[in-house]
Amino acid sequence: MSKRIRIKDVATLAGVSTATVSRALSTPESVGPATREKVMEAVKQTGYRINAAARDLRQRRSRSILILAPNLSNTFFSQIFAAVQDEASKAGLTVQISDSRIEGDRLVSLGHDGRADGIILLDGSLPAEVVNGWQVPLVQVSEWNDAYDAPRLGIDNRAATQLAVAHLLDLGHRAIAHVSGPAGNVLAETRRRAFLDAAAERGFDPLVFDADFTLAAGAQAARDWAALHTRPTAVFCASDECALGFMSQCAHLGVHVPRDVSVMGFDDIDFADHFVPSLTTIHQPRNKMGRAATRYLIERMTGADSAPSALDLTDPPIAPTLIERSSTRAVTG
Amino acid sequence: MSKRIRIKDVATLAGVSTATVSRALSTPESVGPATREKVMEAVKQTGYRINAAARDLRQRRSRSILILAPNLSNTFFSQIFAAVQDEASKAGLTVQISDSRIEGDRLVSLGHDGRADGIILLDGSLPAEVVNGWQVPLVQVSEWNDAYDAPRLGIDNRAATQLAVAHLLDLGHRAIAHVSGPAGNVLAETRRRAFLDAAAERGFDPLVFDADFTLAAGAQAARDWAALHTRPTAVFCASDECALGFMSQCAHLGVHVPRDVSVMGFDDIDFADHFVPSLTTIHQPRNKMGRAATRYLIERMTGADSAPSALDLTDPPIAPTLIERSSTRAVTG
DNA sequence: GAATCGGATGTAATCGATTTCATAAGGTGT
DNA sequence: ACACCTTATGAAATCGATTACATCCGATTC
Repeated sequence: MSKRIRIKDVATLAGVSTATVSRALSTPESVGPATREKVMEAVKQTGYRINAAARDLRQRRSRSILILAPNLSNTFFSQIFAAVQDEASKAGLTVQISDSRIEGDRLVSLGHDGRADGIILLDGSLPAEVVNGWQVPLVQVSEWNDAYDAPRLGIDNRAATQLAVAHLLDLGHRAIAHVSGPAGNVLAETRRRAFLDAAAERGFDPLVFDADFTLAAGAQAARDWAALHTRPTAVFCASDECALGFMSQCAHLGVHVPRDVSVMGFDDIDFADHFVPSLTTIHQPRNKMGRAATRYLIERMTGADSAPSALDLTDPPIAPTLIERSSTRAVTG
Repeated sequence: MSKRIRIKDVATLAGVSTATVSRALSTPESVGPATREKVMEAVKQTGYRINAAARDLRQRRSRSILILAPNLSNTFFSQIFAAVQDEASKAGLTVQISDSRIEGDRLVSLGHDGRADGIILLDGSLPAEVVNGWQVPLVQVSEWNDAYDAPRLGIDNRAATQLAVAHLLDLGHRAIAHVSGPAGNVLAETRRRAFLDAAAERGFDPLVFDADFTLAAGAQAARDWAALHTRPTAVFCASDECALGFMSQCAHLGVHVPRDVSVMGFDDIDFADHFVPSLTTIHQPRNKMGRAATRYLIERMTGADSAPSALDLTDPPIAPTLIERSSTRAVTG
């Protein structure tokens, strides 16, 4: 087995000093053409790779950013991962993804141990003292927490909810239910509150089913809904997964969507367009969000700390769009 | 802004040497109780966190494992991520997830730069010379490549395909189509080949639609299928996503599943059970696979290199299971 | 009471790169 | 031909931890 190759080995083989090898690799223009050639040849021959730990230590940075998400198996996040990865790669950065629901002490370390130069946070439910204690640039995406001292990027959930409600009202629905996300989740709370406020303002009859964002919870909500004496004619779910679970259960119960009930989701995940019936929902531009967050973070990481950001994330949040598909329809009769 | 705290600062505050601080943190039993107390107090006061780069450098290991997947936004992988994360956490390891479709040179570095002590590879299409050049323990999950010098963990795709075909034959189908995965993918090729072999052996009429594993490709296959003069009465798709796309398109075309056509998938993703109709498919125990791979890797990372593994991954692959749901039914007439 | 042992702690080497600073070589202007 | 500048390179310090080795001290043994 070949032992690990160090920069010294390359230097010896090329007949130069380690300083020169280092320069040939990181700033090729600063060494003579002949020397550069020799070094490159030696690198190729030995198969040398820079030891990241050593470089990170000396440079006090890691050239990598960390994504923290509460649930790695959630469909919603994966596209953001991909967008971030793509954008970061362009800037020569490595991306690490990690579960944010890890043991406290380990979580604290993440922002201190020098393994990441910046963090994209997709979880609004971490302890604020931990998050604010992190010593690296930070940006919140989708979920947020006002106690965090970090900019945020995401759609306007209140406006989105109003959009959804308006759509259902326009279709003539007057009794509308909301299948809520998990208590304590900022997205869920915001959407629920906006829903109830809209009911008050627009004068319709609200009803809320407590659930979380999952398929199973949506299915349960459908059973609860079906058991009602007078069923609301429309249901606005806090997530697409939940809405799909709801519709799935409806099929089992012999309830037709959208004839018997109109169903709306939130997120516009890939499956929304391919379900039967396809799901009317609120679109979240996850790709755009991921990219913008990454660019912002990179700017904060590399640029002078004082330089005002070209991307002002304190701007009003991204305007949501409603995608009308076939799971909603006008009330008949 | 408080500057970064180094071990030296803690040592000074506690009135001991850096060696003692280091020992108090990593092997508490090796320092006196009084000293330990002082050190812990100083750590708490300063908010000190070990610098990972420095430690990794000195110890020549990173206490972290890397997952490489070809597509971060793929539903199939996410549950494996979660399982690995969970299992690795128990062992005190950090998990990094990265896209395997990155620029070549960066890919080469992954196994050399000391950032990860082990790799879980979910991509069988990387250059063998790169993969085999990596200097860390490696395990393949789900996808594999015979040219890689690494053990593999996954279901028996050939047996799974035979299972699927047998199920459809049992239901009386005699003209069966296969919607294949992308060319070059080892899973796709294996399933396709097993399908064709089964057709030859069992004597039915095979037909193959070229696709990839996506929803969109499944939908396209459905259109192609519908355009046929004589339509196969059953369709075996190489992935669940693809099967769902197929069924979705069927609904648009006014084709009823399973009355007009039986559809099978592969993977048993969460949505399979909640689609309408729910999807008959091959179950892959992703959680179990992720955990087993992680345990194996940890063993190889920590144990003496020579010690024979308790988990023998060279064993025959995991036996697949068929989950019968409502997208398949006996041919009528 | 001397010899020996073991536990707690400190000193300094070490991991493998980058980077500062010094120096040598070569080119330019007067 | 001399002073001066530029460019290419090397020697050595540095990043911040861990750890091999040395040392000190009190306890145990004979």
